[in-house]
Amino acid sequence: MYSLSTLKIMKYHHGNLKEELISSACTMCEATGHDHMSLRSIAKEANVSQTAPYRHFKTKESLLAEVSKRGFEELTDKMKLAISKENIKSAKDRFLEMGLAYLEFGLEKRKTYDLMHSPIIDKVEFPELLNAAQGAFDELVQVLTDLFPGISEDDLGKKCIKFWAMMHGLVGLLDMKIDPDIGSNAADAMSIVKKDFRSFLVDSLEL
Amino acid sequence: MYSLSTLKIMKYHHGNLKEELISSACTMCEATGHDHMSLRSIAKEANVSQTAPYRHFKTKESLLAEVSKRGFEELTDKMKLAISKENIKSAKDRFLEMGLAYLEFGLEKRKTYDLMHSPIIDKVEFPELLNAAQGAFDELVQVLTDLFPGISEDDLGKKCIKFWAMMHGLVGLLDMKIDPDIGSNAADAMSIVKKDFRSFLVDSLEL
DNA sequence: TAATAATGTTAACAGCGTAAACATAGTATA
DNA sequence: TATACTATGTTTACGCTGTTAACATTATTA
Repeated sequence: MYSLSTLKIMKYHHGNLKEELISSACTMCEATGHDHMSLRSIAKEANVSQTAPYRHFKTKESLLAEVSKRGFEELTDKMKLAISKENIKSAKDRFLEMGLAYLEFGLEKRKTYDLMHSPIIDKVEFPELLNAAQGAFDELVQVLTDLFPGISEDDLGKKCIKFWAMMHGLVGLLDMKIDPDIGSNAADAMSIVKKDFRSFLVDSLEL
Repeated sequence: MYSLSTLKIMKYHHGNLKEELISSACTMCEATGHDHMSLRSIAKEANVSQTAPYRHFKTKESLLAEVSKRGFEELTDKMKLAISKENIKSAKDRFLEMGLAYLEFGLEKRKTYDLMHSPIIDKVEFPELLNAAQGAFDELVQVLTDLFPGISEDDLGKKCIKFWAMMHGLVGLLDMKIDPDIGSNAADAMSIVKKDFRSFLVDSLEL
């Protein structure tokens, strides 16, 4: 029996739906934020029925996990790229560039960054996502290892956490969008950091 | 005209609905997480119709903003309490106790903490919430001011941001629930911090 | 006491995630 | 090459959600 769909240009089988869903989701996530995007709208974007995504993703969460994973991969790439520039030679420079790259990613892809750190996705349920997240962290470990040769395992661990936490916290705080005109302590402090993040980072090195 | 409700024990006018909705919301938020709680279920908890909350809150977001605000108030109280204990005398001790108090709050009331930092609530839209958040930040500013007398405004600002960001980031990272058995760099580093947060903080003081 | 404001209820809407039943197309096997 | 099987799509349906509009009841104020 011939259905109307025979006449459509669209093929019944999309061919590349999974990939298109993911990349649509990535785009939409950064455009609207993960809490304002529905599975149905993602499906619509791909000109496909509302339930088609369920052939490729068990739940909406698992699609978002994929988006999050790609975010971590992009972050890792960005960090790697930053420390591989020609003019970057010393371990200290690599550290600085990496910090800047992290902050840049966090602020430029803020909504994706939010998803990546959102508690709505349980990373334990998505090993590949967890892996991607740790991949980014490992970049920091490498740079700090070079920066502090001969440091003990424990001390290295502490330094890593400290910097990672600071970076992560910084992205969050910088996006609080506190109006500098308010003139509060928090806003004042924030504008100082924004003005010269590089010197801020240099100072932190003494920690 | 008499309705069935005349026979009910429940009064037509609740009398204290706004407050009850808020405290129910606070409880539910910490129990299930803000993304798993509906306005309707909060209303049900108060034995009130699904739309009754709209007499007191313009949107669901504004109720959540109130929950968030109370979270910041509780955090501020906890920090204040921590530095006012009898045996705490030096500025350094106050700093340490405050850091611990912050971390404790973040880990004990994790789900509320998440809401407090969730991007779904635009703090600019809720001045009282913004105010409460800054109140907590100001506590840190005070302690660091005492700890570094004579420090320049700029340097004080940097230190504040640095510590606040580190604390905030730490709570987030500590909750990543990375299985220490994985033995990755991230998990290793995390378990070190967990083991002895106090010494971790002391080290940070040199920053 | 009558008008008005505050605070409840009921009914209805569109949008959501998801499951079940069904349709179509591609692939492997006989 | 015919046929079974699997992958991938659609349609329909369910209960839940936030929110609005219209209406009911109670409290307050003139």
